[in-house]
Amino acid sequence: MTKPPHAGSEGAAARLRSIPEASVARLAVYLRKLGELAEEGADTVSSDELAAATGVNPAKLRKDLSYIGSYGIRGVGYEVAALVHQLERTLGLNHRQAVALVGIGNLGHALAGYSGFGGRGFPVAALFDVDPDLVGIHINGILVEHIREIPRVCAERGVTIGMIATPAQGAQAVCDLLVDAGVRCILNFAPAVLQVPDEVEVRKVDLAVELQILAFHVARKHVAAAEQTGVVNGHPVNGAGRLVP
Amino acid sequence: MTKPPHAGSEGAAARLRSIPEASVARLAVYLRKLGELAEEGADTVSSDELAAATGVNPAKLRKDLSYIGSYGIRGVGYEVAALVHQLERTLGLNHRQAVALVGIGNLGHALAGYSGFGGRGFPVAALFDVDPDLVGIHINGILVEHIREIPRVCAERGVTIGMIATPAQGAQAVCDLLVDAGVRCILNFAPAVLQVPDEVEVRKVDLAVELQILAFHVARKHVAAAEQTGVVNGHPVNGAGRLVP
DNA sequence: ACCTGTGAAGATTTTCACAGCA
DNA sequence: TGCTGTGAAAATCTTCACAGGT
Repeated sequence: MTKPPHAGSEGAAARLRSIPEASVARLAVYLRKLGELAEEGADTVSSDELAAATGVNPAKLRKDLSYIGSYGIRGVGYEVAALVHQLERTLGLNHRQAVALVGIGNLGHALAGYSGFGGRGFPVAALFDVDPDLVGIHINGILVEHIREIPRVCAERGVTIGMIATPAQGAQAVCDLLVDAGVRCILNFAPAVLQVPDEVEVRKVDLAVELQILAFHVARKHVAAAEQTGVVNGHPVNGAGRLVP
Repeated sequence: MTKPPHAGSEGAAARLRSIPEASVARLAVYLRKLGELAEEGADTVSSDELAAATGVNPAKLRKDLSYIGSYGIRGVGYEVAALVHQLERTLGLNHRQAVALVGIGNLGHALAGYSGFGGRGFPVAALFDVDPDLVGIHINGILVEHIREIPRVCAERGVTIGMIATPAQGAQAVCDLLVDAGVRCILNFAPAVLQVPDEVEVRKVDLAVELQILAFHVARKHVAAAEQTGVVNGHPVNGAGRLVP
């Protein structure tokens, strides 16, 4: 058994060390499906079943799971409850991760009320904005505070994850406040590139970019379809999809 | 000059054909920054400048741009206006892309009112839900209609992109309705894996998964920090980051 | 007989490094 | 000289295919 990127043999560090980034993203998806399977009373699941349910290649799934250890049973599959437990440990979900949300605009308001977070072990522990009309109100029972309170509040409530849902121009300043407050992981919804020290992890969710990627595919499909009909936007095309001069 | 994956030489199809998926995602990011630079009155920008502003390696940026053609000037950089134009063409932003949004819950409501879409060439042209309390109301001047109207409304308004923000259990049915209505590109916010025909493109935005990925990194940083101090959660660790037995 | 775990091959993406043009 | 465009190398990720348990 040659553990791939792992240097250590077992224990917390072996699980946490060098799991490919692409695999980590999928582990979270497997975990959700396994939760559903557990509710339905399934005891075991095979890699083929779980792969089909999550839209992943079965070999890829097995390799992903192999990074966290060998918890499968050959000839049978994976024990659902045990695998859920291991995935939760690996993803750090056995610790509570308090989240601070900065920017209570349109999107921020929705995020503050999104039940998918608290129910999944990510309680929104603090809300911040600069707008005097917002500071002081409660959303879902949580007080909106001024961003100048970020250092104190984040320290008091043990915030480990920050979410930024401000307009682009305020995002960097908010990010700096969070980093100064000791937050090392940030989910950024603002359409801005954040500068952070090496030890801080930023993930970006950019809705406009997602739509533009889809728009590209709309255009591509349009040309692909045209290759069947021989016409793009009223212009004839040849078999290679080129506009005929 | 050996055009990499391209088979054709120039024209619409050459731009649209086989740009690596990873590059397409970044093109949208470059485009936004270029828009800002244009507003600031910049005429040209070098790959190093644009790369720094978007957090990308300069060589990668140049390769990305090379997929859409050679619009740079050696020794100078890229003409901002021309590059914006080419990127918009490539990403299909010269056509209007009407968006239908299904599921007007917490998140859906925020998406319906998100100004980042309409302002970027993605007008929300239709809203749908099943809740009788929602059907009939207007959000930002757009009527919420029952999902049974999806086929008629999407056809009438030329919807090319669908966004699904329903609970998980309703997502597949909504997806099927959209696909039947001719929608070929879908942005899925529901925590469910959608089954679609090959010709339909689905992108998934999963907020809970994003947080779980960050949680993994919180845990990893925690161990990394412990290797400095020699302690994890009060347990001593050795130099390899393993818990000492 | 069945299904996991994983070497090895293949595909894709990133990065380097430099030729070549303005 | 300065910066683009791009082969080639390196790194990463995916898929195949089968050895090896149960």
